[in-house]
Amino acid sequence: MTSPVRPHGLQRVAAGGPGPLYRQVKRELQRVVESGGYGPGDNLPNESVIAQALGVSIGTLRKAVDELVHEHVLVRHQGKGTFVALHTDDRFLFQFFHVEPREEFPLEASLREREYPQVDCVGFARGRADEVEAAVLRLHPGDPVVRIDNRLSLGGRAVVHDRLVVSAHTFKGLTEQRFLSRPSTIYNLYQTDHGITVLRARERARAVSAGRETARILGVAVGVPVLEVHRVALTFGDKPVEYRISTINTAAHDYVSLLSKG
Amino acid sequence: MTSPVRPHGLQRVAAGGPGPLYRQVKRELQRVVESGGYGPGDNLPNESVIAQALGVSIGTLRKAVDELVHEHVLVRHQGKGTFVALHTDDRFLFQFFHVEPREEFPLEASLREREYPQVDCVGFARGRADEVEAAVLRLHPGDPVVRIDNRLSLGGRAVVHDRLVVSAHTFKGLTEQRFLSRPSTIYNLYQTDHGITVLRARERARAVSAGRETARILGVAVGVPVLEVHRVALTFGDKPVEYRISTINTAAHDYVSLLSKG
DNA sequence: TTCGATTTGTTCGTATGTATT
DNA sequence: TAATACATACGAACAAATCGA
Repeated sequence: MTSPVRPHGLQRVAAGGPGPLYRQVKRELQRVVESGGYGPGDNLPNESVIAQALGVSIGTLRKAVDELVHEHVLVRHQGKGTFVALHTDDRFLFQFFHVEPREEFPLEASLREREYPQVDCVGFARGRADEVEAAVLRLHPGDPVVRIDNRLSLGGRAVVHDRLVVSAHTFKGLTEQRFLSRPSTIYNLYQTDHGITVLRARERARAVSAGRETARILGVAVGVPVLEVHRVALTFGDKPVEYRISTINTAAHDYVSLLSKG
Repeated sequence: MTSPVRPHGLQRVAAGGPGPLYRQVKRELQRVVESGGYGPGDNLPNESVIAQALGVSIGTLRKAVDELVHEHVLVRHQGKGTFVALHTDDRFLFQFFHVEPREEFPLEASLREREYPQVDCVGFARGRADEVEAAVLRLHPGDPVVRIDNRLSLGGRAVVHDRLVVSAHTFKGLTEQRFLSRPSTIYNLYQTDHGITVLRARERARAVSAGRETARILGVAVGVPVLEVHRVALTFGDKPVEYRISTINTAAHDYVSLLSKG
């Protein structure tokens, strides 16, 4: 008669808590994932075990998991189990990369094969956050940051200049060597090496004239109109983890997005 | 012993159809809405009536409705009923309008109060589709179209020049008078006057130099970098219904988007 | 290859809670 | 207050996918 062990710190949810029961279950699951009880790629216990550990019915648990699957926090595979999402598949590779060659007829954009960009690191430096960077990343001015400059090429031509800024504290151990030898995408590196899962991003775009630095990196003339995209990548709780300024040569490429579902 | 009337042509779904039962239910509901059996704003029969008419359990019906709610095709209100979505609320007013004043610290974008743009129609003309317009709207070159030019102002300053192109056939009866006297948004006019519900939009953005026409309308110098956004608005089945080219003066405003959930 | 155990996916039904009219 | 309609919660039974013996 041993009382069953609660897998990885799953806490039984109270009946009279705030909001519907399935929301509490969702929060509890999210808490366990965020706190590292289960990391990216881990297989969660099966549904009946979780439901029992939390003291809810399996239907209630499923409703909570449904929402987390929708938010890409969890992934379910019939016959295999439920897993903490790993952002390595193609769907995620391009989730935050939306530059495509220009087309004569702008409709069939999503039908074409998307090209993988070639990424060349052209700068890796440690420094201290300025006012804007600190505000964006919720740091204090002067806090240590890492700044990384990348040139992205499509079809052999430089199209994008990325300037990444991250907190050196959050990304402890991030070296140029580690960065250059990453096996997959940058966001995947964040996840595997630093336990940071990027769930969403907020962007602001504007048209500007290319400055000298940009002109040099992208191989365009100074003053040419280029697209500047300021992106803040967010993890759980909308916590900002990366500030990225992308400068895009839109002479032959477009910045693409699909709007839907509020 | 009268056999119960099937509300507005709801067809009983077959048991052995393709895919899960709730998908068939979803398709059937979508069919009825698209075919006009229930128009925007209409109250559907209650869940048990629909479930019975379709010959499925109420849980299966709810799962189908869940997805349609998520896609903004239907809206549920506890205690009131389930309705065909009307795109009049604030959430939709701005769903496809993403220009905001520039901020010093780009993080807290979504927290601020969003401003309603002032829309001035500066052109309304009938014509014939060119090759690009025809390809985008899935028409034939030469088919009749309506082209509308609008100037959008924020804080009293012209910020956006919109060029809209729609099929004159799809939007039969669209006159300058009707367009100018619309009570709400343009997409709401499409819905109420022409039964067209815009569900999604596809966009491509690029930086260009302002031409004479743009410079005149936006009050900027010729050659200034401006943001050009090509948008295709889509209805059911990803059918294109509007082609819009927005030219945005990003000197003091940004084009904003939030990326997430694949 | 086959079979069985495991795990999620689907469908059903019922009871109760909550918002609206 | 009563009736109506959606929301939540529970649980059972079977289907389908996966994996290893």
